[in-house]
Amino acid sequence: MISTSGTDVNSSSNDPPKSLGEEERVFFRKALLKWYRLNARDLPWRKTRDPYAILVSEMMLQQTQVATARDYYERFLKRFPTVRDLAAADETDVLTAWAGLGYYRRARLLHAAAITISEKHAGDFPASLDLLRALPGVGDYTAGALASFVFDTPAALVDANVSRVFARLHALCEPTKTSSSKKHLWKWAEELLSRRQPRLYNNALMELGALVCTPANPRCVQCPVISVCRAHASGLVTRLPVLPATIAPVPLYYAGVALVCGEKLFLRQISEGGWHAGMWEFPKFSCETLPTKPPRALRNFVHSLTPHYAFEVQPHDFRYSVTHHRITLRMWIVRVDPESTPACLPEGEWLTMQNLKNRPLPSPQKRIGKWVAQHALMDSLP
DNA sequence: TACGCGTGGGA
DNA sequence: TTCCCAAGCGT
Repeated sequence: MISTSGTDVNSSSNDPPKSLGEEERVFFRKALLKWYRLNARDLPWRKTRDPYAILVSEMMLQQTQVATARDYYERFLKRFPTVRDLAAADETDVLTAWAGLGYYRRARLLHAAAITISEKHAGDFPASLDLLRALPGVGDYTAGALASFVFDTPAALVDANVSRVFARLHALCEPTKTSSSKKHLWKWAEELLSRRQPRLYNNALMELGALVCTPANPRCVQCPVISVCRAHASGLVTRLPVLPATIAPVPLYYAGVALVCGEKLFLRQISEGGWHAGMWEFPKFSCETLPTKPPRALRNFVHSLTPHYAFEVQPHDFRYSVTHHRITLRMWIVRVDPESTPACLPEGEWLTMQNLKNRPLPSPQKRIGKWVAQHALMDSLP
């Protein structure tokens, strides 16, 4: 089911969007940089020129908001202070440090990039745009960000902020994700880039998108470049950028079980190929609809571990999303008799809450862990 | 090329 | 409550 968001911006003239003139460009750079000097946020990755720290921040910030990434950034660098520390780390430890941030492939790619830098570049950060672009997890945006933020070389970049600012600035009346739009956006990014201060300029451009030229309720009154904004001139600001059709969410249901044996909980590692591959979870089973009682597969699973157990009557629901899937996971607590020495399936382990901290758990599973600790491990909490 | 991949904050 | 969408990348 496809639904379109927003009404069409009727560009009856199919003229391609035009670049700013030279005078406008000069003004744009100057006004933007002046605004940034007065309004820049104090962000931890802006205080350093350590290439490795900036790489970590850029990987974390891919599709992730500043407020979310901030704490992870500090913790990650404490855990893996240098590129060699990260290169030498176990993937499980890297994933554990990343757990909760989402898009876990990024963690593996960052790990791979650290190994590449350590082994192929002898620990020295590659300085050319091409070599940066060749690092695992580094695409066009991140290569431009690293080149300009680390080395202050005049490399253009386009991210969601820049796309939005430029779509409005140039009154781009087609979705920013089309290949035609991307071409325009990168061309504009090259044309407008400050060759003198690429680092400051790129930061400023993204900051404008984050603080002023926001997706909803843009603060045009505060905008330093409103005088050259074509969307503002044509009253199109709230209708740009044009968003692509959105995919309707698909509901999914699972029944899960928190097996409690003394102070230990049964968790299993998620198999490769699907969501959260390689991370850990409480066993769960796919259902057609939201189950009102523990489904057979779940009961059989519990019984395969031990015949000495008892279901707690009241389940608890956890809701979360993975891309366009809306998931409801109904969790039952099952107490296992500690005297019965339950089995341990090859893909799972009985873990204490302390053990659990050293395993990578996706966010919903962390929430479940807290819930179980509160409801079923009261006696064993410190 | 279009799609899949997580999560949390704000409206 | 629900929806939107964010410092994208790899395949």
